[in-house]
Amino acid sequence: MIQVCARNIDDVWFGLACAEPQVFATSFGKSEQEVLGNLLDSLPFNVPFQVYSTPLPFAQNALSSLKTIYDGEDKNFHFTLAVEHLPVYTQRALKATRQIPAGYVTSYGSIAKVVGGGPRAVGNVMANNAFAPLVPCHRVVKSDFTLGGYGGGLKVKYQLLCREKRGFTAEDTVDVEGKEMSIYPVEFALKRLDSIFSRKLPF
DNA sequence: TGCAAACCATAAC
DNA sequence: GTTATGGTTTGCA
Repeated sequence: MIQVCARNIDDVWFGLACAEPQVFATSFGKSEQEVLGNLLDSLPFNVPFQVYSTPLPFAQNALSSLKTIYDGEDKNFHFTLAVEHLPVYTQRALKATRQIPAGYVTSYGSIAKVVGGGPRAVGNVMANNAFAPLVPCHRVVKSDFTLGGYGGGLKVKYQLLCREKRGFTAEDTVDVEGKEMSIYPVEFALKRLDSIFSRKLPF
């Protein structure tokens, strides 16, 4: 039985669908309804679930971990994500996305380079990411370092990235299935935005 | 800058 | 099977 629950922390709703020790979906947003809706949309077709008003300890712990990530802190969580029901390509793209450390971003194209397929296919996977912000799809931007899109809204994506500033200055790479994927300081993207909208952001 | 065409996995018909 | 749909990219005027 999958446990579905949501909790408000510092005025943000965080949601989780899990069956200890597996996490089936995560979500966050500004209303409980929005978050629960996202979770239910992400659940595999006909698995039984139950909505809990008071989350069990495992869920409580996972929910506060989401809040930690939301705040831009960089603890290493090792949750087991339930992805078997997803297409293989989707699994690989999500896995690559998980390798992007806080403080860095990469592009849809860079991910495509290591997992195959094309940039738009990667964009599709991000758009359907059932594990935000646990799988940090907010760290994936366009090749010109503008933001691209975000399910929760561009403002949210921008704010998440701002909190993850680490002061890195150089391009780097991470290992994804034996291949090197390029990553870039998040500042590259933030500065790019500043230069385009020297005063006002478009949101 | 702006626009058109190529790109590619999925979901929906 | 086929078509439609993107959180893209690249090239060219």
